[in-house]
Amino acid sequence: MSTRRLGYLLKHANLRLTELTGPALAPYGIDGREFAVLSVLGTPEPLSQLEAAQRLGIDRTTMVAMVDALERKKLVGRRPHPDDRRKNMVELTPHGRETLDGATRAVDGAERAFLAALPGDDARLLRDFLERLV
Amino acid sequence: MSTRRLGYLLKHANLRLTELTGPALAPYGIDGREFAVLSVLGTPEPLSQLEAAQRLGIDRTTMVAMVDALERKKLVGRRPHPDDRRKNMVELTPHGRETLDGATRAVDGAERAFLAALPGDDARLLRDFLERLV
DNA sequence: TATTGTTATACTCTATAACTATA
DNA sequence: TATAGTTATAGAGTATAACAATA
Repeated sequence: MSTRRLGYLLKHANLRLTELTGPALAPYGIDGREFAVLSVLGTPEPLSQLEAAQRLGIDRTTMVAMVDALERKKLVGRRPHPDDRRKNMVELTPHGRETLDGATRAVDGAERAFLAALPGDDARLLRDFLERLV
Repeated sequence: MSTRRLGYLLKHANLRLTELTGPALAPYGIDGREFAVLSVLGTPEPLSQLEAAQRLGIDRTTMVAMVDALERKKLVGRRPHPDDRRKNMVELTPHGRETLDGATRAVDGAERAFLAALPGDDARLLRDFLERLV
C-alpha cells in the first residue's frame, strides 16, 4: 500500500498536525513558522538573524521576511550587534515573550490532541525516534 | 528546545528522507510525487483520476498535471471509463509497471538508509505510530 | 443539477543572484 | 576578500474559480 510509505506518512502526519496547530495559534496572531522563529529566539542565548535561520534550517533571505513580519507585529526587535555591525541581533519584545509563552501552551495542547491516538509511552517514543532521524 | 517540537521533527525528517529518495528515483526519471501516483495506480483496482487523487489526498486539478507528466513519459495511459465517459481511467503502461517495480526497490533502499539510525524494531514501530496518526 | 476533467490563475513557501554595508 | 542583511526575482507546489462534457 502506497499510503504506508514513509514519505506519505510523514507528509500527512505533518498536514494533520498543522490542521491543529494553525487554529491553536490563530488567537496569538501567528502561524506555525512564526512560532518556530519565536521559539528559537526565546532561548537565553541571543541570536543574530543568520544564527536563528541556521537553527531552523531555513535560508537567511527567508528569515528577513519572517523577522519583518514579527517586527511589524511588535513581537521582536532588531538591534545591531555592538561588536559587529553587519549583524542584526533579534530579540523578543515583552509582548513577544508573552505571546511565545501562551503560544507554547497552545501548541503543547495541539500536539497532545494530535498524539491522542497513541498511548503516552508511544507518543514519547515517536518523538525520540524522530529526533534520532533528523 | 524548539527543535524538539513535533512540527519541526516531522518537517525535517521528511526533508532528510527526500534527500535520499530523490537521488534513488532519479535513474527512473521520476520524483517522489510521481512515484506516489504510480504506486496507487499499481494496485490491482483500476482507478480514475479523481479516485487516484483522493487516495493521495491531493486536488483533482493537481492530478491533471501529474498524469500529463506521467503520460508524456509513457508511464501511464488515460482511457475513458466504458460506463461513465466523464471519467478517465488511468492505468500503468508495461513500461510504467517496470518503472514502478524498480522504483519501489529503490525507495525501499532509501527508506532503509533513512531508518538506519533506528534498530529494526524501532523502525517498524515508527511506521506503525505514524500510520495511527494519519 | 451534479460530477469529472480541464484550464487559467493566484497564492504560499522557498531559494538563487546581485547589491550594500561592514569586517 | 568574506560575511550579514537586504531586495528582486523565479521556481516549486498547491488550490480556487470557471468552463465543457457527461451523467
